[in-house]
Amino acid sequence: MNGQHFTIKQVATQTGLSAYTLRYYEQFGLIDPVARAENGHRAYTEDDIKRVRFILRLRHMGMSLDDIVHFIALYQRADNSGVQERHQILSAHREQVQQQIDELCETLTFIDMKLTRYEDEMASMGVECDLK
Amino acid sequence: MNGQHFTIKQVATQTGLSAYTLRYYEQFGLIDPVARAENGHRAYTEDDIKRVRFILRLRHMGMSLDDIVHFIALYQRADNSGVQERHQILSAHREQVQQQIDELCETLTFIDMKLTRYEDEMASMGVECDLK
DNA sequence: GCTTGACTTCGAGCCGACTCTAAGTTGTAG
DNA sequence: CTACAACTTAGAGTCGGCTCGAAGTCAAGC
Repeated sequence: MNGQHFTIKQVATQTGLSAYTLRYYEQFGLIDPVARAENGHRAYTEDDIKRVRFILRLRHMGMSLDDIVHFIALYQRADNSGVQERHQILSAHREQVQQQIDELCETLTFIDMKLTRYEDEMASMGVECDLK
Repeated sequence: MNGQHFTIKQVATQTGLSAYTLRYYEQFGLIDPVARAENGHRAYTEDDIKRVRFILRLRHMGMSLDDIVHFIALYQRADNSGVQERHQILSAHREQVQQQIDELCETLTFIDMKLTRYEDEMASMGVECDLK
């Protein structure tokens, strides 16, 4: 309906990605080949930009480019078969994220132990100084 | 005191690192040059192994090799000056870890929203099937 | 004497996700 | 006519952290 087109630079500015990255994503298969203007320059549609934003959301939640390609392919399916698999993928991904969180929390506890120790050391050094 | 020595393979097995990685760490400056047997093979001491384990703990909490080099250098200092800086580095690192956790938690919430939506979709499709 | 195996070195290759270079085309302004 | 900017392409380079290959040394076993 809305026939507006955008240059790669405009899309870059809008999405925060570099023009390099946009071409890279296209070549990688994340974005369908973008239509061209008469001069051969890429002319992005609103839909292309939506796609980019969607990719960014998946990236932001730590999904790899390969996985995103797969995930998007499931959206391409007209039938209902994609939904279940998307649910599967996403809940597998959820597991991973949860695991990372757990590990980082352990790390945090460990760091805090260390920090407390250093604080004690520094404090006792202070005492020694007082006594001297 | 305890003059026992270990081959690179033994250390690899003990620490879970590969022999490649152990050489790499040494070349990187994480481990002081390891003493050699008459045949030129590395002969690790208990202290070397302790060092490796220490590195592993820092690695495990997500510290980069460069940062670990720096951090260990502070332990090398005989005077008290290292403690404070170690505390600084560690609390800076703590910040980073905390931030990662926060981001991942947001991600988790986002994923859960998506999952719920997919479940709804699947459920409504089920209903449609029932009605058919 | 010869093979086997564990080591040594140096340098190259790999992974993911970009990031950039070089050379070429096109369109506009002075 | 020329300069410049914005794009195009294919392919190379970067980063961190390994991982491996090739060629050489050395001690033990048959």
